[in-house]
Amino acid sequence: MRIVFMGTPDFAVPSLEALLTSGHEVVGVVTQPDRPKGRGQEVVFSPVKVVCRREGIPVLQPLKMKDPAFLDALRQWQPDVIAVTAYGRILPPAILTMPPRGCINVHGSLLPKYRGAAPVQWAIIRGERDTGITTMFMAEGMDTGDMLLQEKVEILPDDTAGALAPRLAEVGGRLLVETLRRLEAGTLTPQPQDDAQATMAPLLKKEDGVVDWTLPAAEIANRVRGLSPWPGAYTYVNGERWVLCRVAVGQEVSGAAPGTVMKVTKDRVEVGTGAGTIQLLDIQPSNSRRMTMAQYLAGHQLDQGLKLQGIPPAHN
RNA sequence: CGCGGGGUGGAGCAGCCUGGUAGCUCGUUGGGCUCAUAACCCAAAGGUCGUCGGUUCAAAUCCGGCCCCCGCAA
Repeated sequence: MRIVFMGTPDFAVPSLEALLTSGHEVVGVVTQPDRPKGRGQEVVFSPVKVVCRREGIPVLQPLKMKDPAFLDALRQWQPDVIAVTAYGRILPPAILTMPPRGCINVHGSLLPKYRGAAPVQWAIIRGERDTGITTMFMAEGMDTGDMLLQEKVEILPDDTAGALAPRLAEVGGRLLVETLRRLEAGTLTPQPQDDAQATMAPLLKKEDGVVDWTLPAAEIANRVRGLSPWPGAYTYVNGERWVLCRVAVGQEVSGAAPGTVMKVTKDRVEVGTGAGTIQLLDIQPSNSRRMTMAQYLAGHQLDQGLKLQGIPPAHN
C-alpha cells in the first residue's frame, strides 16, 4: 500500500522505521515544523525528520493543518492509508477522509483509558501496573476512534516515563505493521470504545510537576516517575528549585509535617509526606546537573527540619 | 543577538567583590582500632584553577575574545 506517515518525536520513530521495513511504500512523511529550540534559539529537526533525511523520504511540515497548499500536496501523494504516531496536532476532517482506507493511529495506552497527549506519563502517575498500545481508526474526537489491535505492556515498579516510552514505541511499530497487514487482508474487526470507561491523559504542563507533599508518599513517587525526565517533578528548597529525578518510598511512618526534612545522613535525605516518607535519591538543583544525594551533600549543608515547598517562597 | 547561572585534584563545593602560601566534605591508596562494619582514628597520593590574550612586580582572583555545561523562557 501507499502510506503517508505522520509523526514527530522519538516515540514516533520506531513506527516509521517499522513501516520502512514492512514492504509498504512510504510515499511521504508529515512532521512538525522546525522550530527554534533550547537556549541559543537553535533550530532543531524533529526526530522523525532526521530519519526522513537519512532515508531520502519527502517531508511536509505545515504550519497549519488546513493550509490548502499542504492539503493539495498531501493529496498528490495519493496515500491508501495515513498512519499517525504522536504527530502532535489534531487532524481536520479533510485529512481524516482523504485516504480510501482510512487514517490509523498508534496510541500509547489501552484505550479507552488515557485518551490524550500524555498517556504514558499519566499511566505511571496514576500508579497503573500495566498499560499498552492501541491502534485505531481515527475519528474527530480526541482518541475516540474504533479500536483495531491492542497489546499490553507491563509497567515495572521503577519505570519512568523516559524508560517506558521506548518500549511502548517499539510495540507500537510492530502493532502498526500488523494492523496494516490485517487491514489489507480484511481481517480486522473495528471495535467501538466504551466511552463510559474512558479517562483522559491531558498534555502535561510545567505546573503538573509541582510536588504536593501532603499526598501519600507512594503517590508522590509515582508522580516523580511519571514526570521523569520531562517536565520533571520539582519542589523548592531554600528558595532554589530542585527537580526530583529519583526518589524512593521510605518505610517509616511520617511523624513529621509534610515537606519537612526528617533525617539527613551521608547519602540520603528523608522527607515527611501526608502518609509515609520519601527518600530523595537523585536530584537536579537549578543551574546544576543531575546528581546523587550523596554528591550534593558532599558540597552543601542541609539541615533537619528544613521545609520543602511546592511554590517559590519569594515573589509576594 | 531571548533572560540568567556555571566551568577550581576522581565527585560535589568554598575561595574571586577587598590580586600575593590551593581550602572544605566525600572518594581513592596505605596504616591503625574493632568480633565486625558503609563506623571511627592517622597518613599519603592527586589540581596547566575551561581556553587564548591583556593589565600588573605578582592573576583562580581584575579586563576582553573563544569553547563547553546548566536553569528559565519558548
